Amino acid sequence: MSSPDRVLGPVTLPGRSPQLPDRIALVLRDRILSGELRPGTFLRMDRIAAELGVSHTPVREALQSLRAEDMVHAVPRRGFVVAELTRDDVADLFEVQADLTGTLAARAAERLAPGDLDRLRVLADRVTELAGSTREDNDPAELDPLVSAEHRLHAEVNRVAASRKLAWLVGRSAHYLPAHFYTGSPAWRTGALRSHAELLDALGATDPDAARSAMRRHVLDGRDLLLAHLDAIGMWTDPPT
Amino acid sequence: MSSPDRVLGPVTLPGRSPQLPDRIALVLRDRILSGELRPGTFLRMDRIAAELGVSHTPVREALQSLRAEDMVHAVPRRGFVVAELTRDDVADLFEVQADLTGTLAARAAERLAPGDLDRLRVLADRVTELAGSTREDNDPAELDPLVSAEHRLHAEVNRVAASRKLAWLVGRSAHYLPAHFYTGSPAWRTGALRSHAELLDALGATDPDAARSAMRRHVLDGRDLLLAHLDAIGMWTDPPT
DNA sequence: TGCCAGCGAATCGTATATGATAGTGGCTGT
DNA sequence: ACAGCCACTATCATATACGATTCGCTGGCA
Repeated sequence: MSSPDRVLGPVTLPGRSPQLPDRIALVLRDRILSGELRPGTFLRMDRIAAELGVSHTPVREALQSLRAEDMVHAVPRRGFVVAELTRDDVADLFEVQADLTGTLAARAAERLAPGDLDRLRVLADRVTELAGSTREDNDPAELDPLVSAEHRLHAEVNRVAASRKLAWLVGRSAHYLPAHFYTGSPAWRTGALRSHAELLDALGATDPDAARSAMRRHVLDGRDLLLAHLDAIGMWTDPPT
Repeated sequence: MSSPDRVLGPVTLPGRSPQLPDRIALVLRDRILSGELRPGTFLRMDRIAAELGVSHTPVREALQSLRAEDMVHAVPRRGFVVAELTRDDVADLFEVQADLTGTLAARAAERLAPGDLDRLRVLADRVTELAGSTREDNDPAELDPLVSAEHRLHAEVNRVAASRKLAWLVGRSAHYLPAHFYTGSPAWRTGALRSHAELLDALGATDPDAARSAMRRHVLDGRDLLLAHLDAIGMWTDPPT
């Protein structure tokens, strides 16, 4: 029995909600963005299915999702290959994301209704609180609340902005960030709290321009951190063979 | 035997290349964007599969693709619903697309290598030629060459721009145009030929700013036409019941 | 020695089968 | 008569099965 590749002890899939394909996609995204799966690597459905302890049907769907995100390419009758990803690509994605997110913030400032600001404050406070309980551990299960608090804050801004498709486009490019990367970084935390404060001030003052630039900076700070990280782990160096 | 719904004579799926799910997605996209399938409508996999004469597996994958494009939403154990789409949404998508495409054109101008311009001229001439052979018929099979010529021209610009992810983002929002809409419109044809000429001039002169604005205008012209069309067919009026 | 043909293994793409879950209508008891 | 419960149906989600295609290898021939 040729033991296929590695530890294939059933990898616990994150989350227990439905949508098995989504959870598989999450795993694969992380592996690609962590550099574990290099561009050009073929992703074999059978192996992934065996490793995760599922059938290949949901794996195929997960790969289709990743294809829609341009993280893998489909070669008809051959399977799926991890797509090229250059440093410039990442920079571009964040540039666009900064623009879009900035626009959303500006619109939120224009459309702010009574009560919206209170809701945003509550969410921002929650982020502050979780970020303050400084643990240096990297246990994803522990950091998850911070991730989702940050996510909820941005989601609320988007809701107020009432621009569904822009929010969707942001979401697309946002998949290119490893989920737990930011929250583990102390530098990100302090910067984020400052950006959030600026954003709320701008929204409170109904100042679209200020809201836009606060958001832009927030995203671009994240870009810088991520690029530095990817540089450090040698993401762009072609593996020897 | 309850005859399911309608004419279910096997709808001929466009194209005969592999990737059955893609072809199904194409059909569904057209139906959504043509207003045939209204927001809120539940898409039943079995019906679609039966109508198209395929099993429900590829249908499900097509629906997942549409979900990744935010054209439908997945309701966990309930299926897929056609997503809301407002006039502002469409306008936003084109605004973003204009920016992105403009940036791509500008970069193409900066990176233009010897020979690139010739290739672009050939492709543009091909578009002109096909657009000139004015037929007013709406037979999709006949218009296809013009669609794909236009597509190849833009693809070449993107290739020269060498910005993979930007091109990908453009592609995402571009799925929101009914494929055969433009080429059937005489107004679009004349405008497009003018825009193409301007673009090539700008590229030839290595003038990024001119290239950007030519492209922007090209896209925004398309937006205006599409919005006028969607207004005309009553896309935004909620159906009586 | 190098190249082409044919065979076999591996892998994808689609179809079919099975299990799980939510919605619906009828029945019963009060 | 009405409310609550139960069974039934429709539908999705995942697993399994099957056919089709591609790639790599081996063996023969120039």
